[in-house]
Amino acid sequence: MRATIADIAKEAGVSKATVSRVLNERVEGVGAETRLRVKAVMERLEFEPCGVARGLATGKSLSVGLVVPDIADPFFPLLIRGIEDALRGEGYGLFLCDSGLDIEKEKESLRKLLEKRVDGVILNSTMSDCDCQLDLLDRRLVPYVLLDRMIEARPSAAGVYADNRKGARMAVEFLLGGGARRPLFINGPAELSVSKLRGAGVEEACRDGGLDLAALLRGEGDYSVESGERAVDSLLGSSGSKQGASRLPFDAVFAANDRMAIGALRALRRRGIGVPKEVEIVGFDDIEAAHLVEPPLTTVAQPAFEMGRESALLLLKLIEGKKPRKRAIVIEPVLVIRGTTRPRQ
Amino acid sequence: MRATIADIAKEAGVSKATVSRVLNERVEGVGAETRLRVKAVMERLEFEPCGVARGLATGKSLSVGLVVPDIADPFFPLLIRGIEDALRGEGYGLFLCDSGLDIEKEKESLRKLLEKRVDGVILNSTMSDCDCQLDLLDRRLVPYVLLDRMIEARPSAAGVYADNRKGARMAVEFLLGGGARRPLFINGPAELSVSKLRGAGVEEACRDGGLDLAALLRGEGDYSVESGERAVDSLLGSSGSKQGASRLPFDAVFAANDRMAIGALRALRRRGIGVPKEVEIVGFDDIEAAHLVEPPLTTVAQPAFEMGRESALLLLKLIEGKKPRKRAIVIEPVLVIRGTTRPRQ
DNA sequence: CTGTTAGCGCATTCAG
DNA sequence: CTGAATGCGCTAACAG
Repeated sequence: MRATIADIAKEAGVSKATVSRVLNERVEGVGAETRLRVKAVMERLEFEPCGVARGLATGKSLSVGLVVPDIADPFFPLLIRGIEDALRGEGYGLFLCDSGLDIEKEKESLRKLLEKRVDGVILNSTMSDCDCQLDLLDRRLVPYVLLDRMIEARPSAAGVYADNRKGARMAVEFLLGGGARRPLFINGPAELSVSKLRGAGVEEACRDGGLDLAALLRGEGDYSVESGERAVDSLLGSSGSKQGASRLPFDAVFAANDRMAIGALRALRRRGIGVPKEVEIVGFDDIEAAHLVEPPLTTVAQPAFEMGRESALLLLKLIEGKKPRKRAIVIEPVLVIRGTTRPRQ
Repeated sequence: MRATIADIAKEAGVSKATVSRVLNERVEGVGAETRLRVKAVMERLEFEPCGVARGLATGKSLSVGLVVPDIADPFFPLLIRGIEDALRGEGYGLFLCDSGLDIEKEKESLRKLLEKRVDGVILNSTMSDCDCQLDLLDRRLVPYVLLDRMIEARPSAAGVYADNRKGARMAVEFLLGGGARRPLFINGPAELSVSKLRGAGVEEACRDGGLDLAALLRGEGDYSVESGERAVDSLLGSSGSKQGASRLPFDAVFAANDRMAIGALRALRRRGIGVPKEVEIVGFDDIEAAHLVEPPLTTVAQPAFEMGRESALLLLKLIEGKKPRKRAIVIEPVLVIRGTTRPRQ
């Protein structure tokens, strides 16, 4: 059987309390020689403290929960690495839940995390226009931080986001700066906060660029490559044939993530439409595949690792009961210019 | 404060034992009317059982640990989805650790999981030629299953693997069948079991194909796109210029994963070498990017979701103390033919 | 500096 | 069918 502090105590001829003290590295309260003896016994008996028992006694589990909509989306793994990076140093463990883009599963995941008594939760919610998920957390007074997507009904919730409005704005400004007059904007699911913010950024850029907003072409996808392809197909007709370039209803595409942008790229190339010659494309995220496609994708890079890391650091502060200076951290995206846009000047 | 079974008991006018019985859905041992009353109180007080306390009392935490080498590698997220899928139904939670390709971090992760008292571990180890990780697990008698990579010193350990030898064989046979005579094999890190098995498969296919093994070109990478690129660059000289096709030292490339295959593809195209016209390429894994590159990558597909799922199901059996029929599950890979190889017949 | 005494929230005998 | 008692492994006052 695994050794317990009782075993250690008996073997070392001290009380459990003393063992507990050396276990927790309490500087005061135990003599140097005793400490050494206890440590030796621990070593010999291969003692390994029981996190469960500690959790029950202290009321903290040293673990946090993370809920993401779809871990297969290449944007998320980097977030996770950032989170892990910040957590590892503090000795926290990470409970991972994938909600599969389903708000019911998301709530179920949160309930499970609550039962596990995680000390806090990082939530990348699949739904921005409902706060029923947060009700669960609030009711239990469990600290949480939103990641990547906000919950509109809770503007004051702690969170870490990219500046989506600005990122979208940068993308479209760049396209207009290259001469585009009829951009197509393929947004993500309308309910998501990121979609609304990116939409706002797009409109801003159009207005500033002197474009008629009513004429702005719009499509919507679900962040998959296929949905990006469909968005273009539905505009050009499903025939694979090329139309005269002058007949194209758009001369540039901005997609709300790289996968859809790549889908658009594929649909265009399938028709023999030149990218970036006839149509320029800009994506969002900067996933690995972005520089692997041909031509490599110009995109608005989100610093995913950093976002994950910041969210974990923020959560740890909340767990410790500190009031962080900023409950909302906004991270600046960066436009990465590659091959789906023409060289400027 | 959160309600405990003591609160429920008092409120319902019963004992804690009775509350515990209804909580655990014990059919016998509690009257229908009492049960209803207790349930009503639980509802009203928003009772939520404490997993930590239950864990301490029962000795099981209803959670399993997973250690992967690098969650940013697109092969792993699908494994995780499979694992989650199998676990969710059984009410288990998943502790995730990323070892960052570092065996020391891997061991540290395992220790952390042991402290958390996970009921079992799924290990995708970063090192096949050492079993020090498993010593940790064995010493504590914690059930575990290896995933994707075996540990050579423990041939009888439970595990779920793709048939790597066969997959590699299929790939090379296909290349030779297309007329290749001077294949280049870019393997992964030499220490990994998967590398050795794939190497064996490659050699088998070469032998059967009447090729001189000594003439087989070999490269080694670390599974990154860049390392695949380097492998080709070092063979062709770092100059970006094209050599005469007849001067190429190889006429086909088989890479041990898709990312390196894509790297090779890039290096080739950068030189203006035709793929698949002058050189054919086959990868391994079938990650999403495989069908996004140009031309789309022919590859040996590993059913990652299924592998993850099977590993979790196997682990659950071990946790329940059952002796599963097969402690090692081998899953068949499938050759997916796309554009980096020429049409056959 | 060290030991004693109580819990933490729940499951599990064993009685009744 | 139900309740009282005990313990899981550890921490945390409180005394010496």
